[in-house]
Amino acid sequence: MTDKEISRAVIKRLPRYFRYLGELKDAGVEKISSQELSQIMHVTASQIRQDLNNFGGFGQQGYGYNVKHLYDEIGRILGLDREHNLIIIGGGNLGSALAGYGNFANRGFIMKGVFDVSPSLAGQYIRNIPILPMSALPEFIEKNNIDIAVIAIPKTQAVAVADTLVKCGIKAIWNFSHVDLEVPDDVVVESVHLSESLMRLSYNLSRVGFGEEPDND
Amino acid sequence: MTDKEISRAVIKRLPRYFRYLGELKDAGVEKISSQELSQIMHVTASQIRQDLNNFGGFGQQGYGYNVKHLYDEIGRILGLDREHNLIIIGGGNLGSALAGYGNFANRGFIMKGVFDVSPSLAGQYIRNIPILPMSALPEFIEKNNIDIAVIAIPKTQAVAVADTLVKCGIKAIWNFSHVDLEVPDDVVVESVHLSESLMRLSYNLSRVGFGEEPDND
DNA sequence: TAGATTGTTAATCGATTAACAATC
DNA sequence: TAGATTGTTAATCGATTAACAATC
Repeated sequence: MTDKEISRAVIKRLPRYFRYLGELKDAGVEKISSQELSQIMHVTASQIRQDLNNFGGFGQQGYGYNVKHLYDEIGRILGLDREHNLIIIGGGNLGSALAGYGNFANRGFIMKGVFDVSPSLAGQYIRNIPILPMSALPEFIEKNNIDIAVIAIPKTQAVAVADTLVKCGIKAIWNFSHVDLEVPDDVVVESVHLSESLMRLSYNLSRVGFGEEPDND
Repeated sequence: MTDKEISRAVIKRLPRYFRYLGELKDAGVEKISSQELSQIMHVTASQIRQDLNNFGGFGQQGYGYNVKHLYDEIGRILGLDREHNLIIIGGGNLGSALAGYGNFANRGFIMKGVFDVSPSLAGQYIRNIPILPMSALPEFIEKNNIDIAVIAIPKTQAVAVADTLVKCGIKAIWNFSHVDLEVPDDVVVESVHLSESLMRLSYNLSRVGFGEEPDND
């Protein structure tokens, strides 16, 4: 099955559906209509039905959607039905925070190793995760079946490291450095630009109270 | 001046313009045309001109844009022409990482204090930033002219803490917990949902190589 | 069956791109 | 002045919402 082109806007919303459905499931809710879900999530019922129908008919007329089933389906669509092995480049504050964050492991994202340019860190551990020297990178990626590399180093080094990662066969980069990485077509990059997020907050803060609802997200 | 309604899409792009203009400025570039900038940033020149014109005519026909001037103007629009005082709720891995991250201070975002429910942390410091007990929150916000509160605690506590923050007069929340906070109209929330970002990466990773360029960002 | 709610088509709205007159 | 490039209007494209026939 070659999926029809799914719009970026829809994909952006999928994880949020997944989160709400997970909460409903945990709360013991068995079925939900697009109307009910729309009220909880503050979106239109029409959008929910349109979004879900990109991937197939998960609902049933006159009934609604089975929460557990829909949750599982969206999880599958998001690739959460299998485990991903990750490495983190950068053993600083942010790298350590990401390495130690348990929620990722719950969803099948397994942190396998942290790599740092500083030799002084090598040999240490962050919550059972070994810190290794950059020289060990290529072999480690191959041996541990690494899917995703997290870049948590300053932008000055990020571009060169991304090139190295691509050469090592990495197909997905979760980028926390303040630079837009240029990679081949078959490599995926998802960037988290924290300072840009903070600037948007600053913008909205300075505008609020002038009759412009800031459209929180 | 009551600014005309600026679309959310435009605001989202502003920090990225700011980043590129900062780099051009640091590289000593004096002027740039929308055409040149469009090639560097991989967007259309038309979009750049449309976006900038939401805020006024920053360019000059036949010449282009003065880099330094445009950088300053966008900085002003984003509210970066003044300092913001921040507190962080949560002294865990992520809270500590954000507290210790120097780049925010460079842009005028000053971390004033970290608050944690665990009394054992109180009295300690993260890079000169004191860790304080939650009981000290209301007075600290008032005395230190706090603008922005960062929520870096699990979602189970986040909702209650957000309510407390609002009661203390906080007008901007940078939310890292996995929950959508409901706040009054005059309070701004910017959420960084890390696990949703990672799920999008996972989605794109599982789709790549099927002829669908993953539209990196 | 009657009522409810989906899946899906059509209408609307908004955002992006193209085009070009204004002007430096 | 001639050339370049903006500011801005008009055209296109895509995404959201509304409507309703299909169907459980």
